[in-house]
Amino acid sequence: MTSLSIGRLARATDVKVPTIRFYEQIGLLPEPERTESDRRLYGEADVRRLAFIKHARQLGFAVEAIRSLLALADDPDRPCAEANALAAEQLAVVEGKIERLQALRRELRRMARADCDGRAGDCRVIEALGDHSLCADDHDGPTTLGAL
Amino acid sequence: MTSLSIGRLARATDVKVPTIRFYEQIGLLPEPERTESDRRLYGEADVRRLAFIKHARQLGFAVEAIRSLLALADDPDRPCAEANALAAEQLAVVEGKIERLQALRRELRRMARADCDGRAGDCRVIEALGDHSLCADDHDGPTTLGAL
DNA sequence: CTGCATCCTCTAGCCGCTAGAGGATCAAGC
DNA sequence: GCTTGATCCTCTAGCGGCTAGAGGATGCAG
Repeated sequence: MTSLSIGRLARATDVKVPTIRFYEQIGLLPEPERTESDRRLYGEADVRRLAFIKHARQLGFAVEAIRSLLALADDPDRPCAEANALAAEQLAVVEGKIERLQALRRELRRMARADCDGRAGDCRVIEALGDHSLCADDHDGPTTLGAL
Repeated sequence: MTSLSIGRLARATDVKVPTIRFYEQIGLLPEPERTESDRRLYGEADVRRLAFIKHARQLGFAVEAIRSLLALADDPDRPCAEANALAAEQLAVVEGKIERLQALRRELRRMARADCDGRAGDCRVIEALGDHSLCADDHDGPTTLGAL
């Protein structure tokens, strides 16, 4: 049976070593076996589980949602309605983000189009930022715009 | 001359009180005057400055970018090329996010379309998460997908 | 046996806030 | 004048989802 060091698992899944340890810490990954010198040893199941986690994270699922999805995947007899609901919810979240970002894009394009090359005092960009009433779109909603 | 308490400023700009104090702490807002009993007192200029900050945050500008934009707004004789550059950069960031989110949406829609109603073991959603090779799109890139 | 890669644990930092403790002060009603 | 409740103050800690670094123990190749 194959067994991997944390570094090999990291390379196999393209997930960084500290991130793997972090996932273990928050309980997404089980505590692995250890060598005599306390090094973590992983198997095929861990590779699959970590790939699952990575994929779900790429799709924007929150850790708590992934926890639920993993619980479902671990217990194939449970009804999967919850998984569908989580996927639908995540889809709604993503669609909401897209809409908001498109409104921002319109606004930024308007600002960029009025590209000025003079002094900051006449700058359209700064003017537009200072006066929200110049905005065509309503890009309100949550102020939190994290990294993609 | 009008002067506002922090609470009134918060209501006037729709920015929460602790957030205003936070902006002061990180130097986006200047330290305001104080009453004898140490309460902050704001004026019209603060309302404008905070509205500027809020608007820029809504557009997704990072605090450091806002710092630069404020410096430009404060000194209208400086050339505004930097402001245009910041706006263009932010536009590129937003467009990148939109593209990535659209890829995620495609994938999530595919998952949601195959909506199953049986056991988790047969669930398309879970299967799709477990096997990235089922994905049509390449939604790779940065794993960090923050809140909108 | 040297030297470097990898591993371990632990703590602290990132961003942009948000929440709460524990206390002072203000404004309005009686 | 007194009480009550809203608002204010400072300070510290927490959120999510990692990431970075200290300081040390192993492992493996030449």
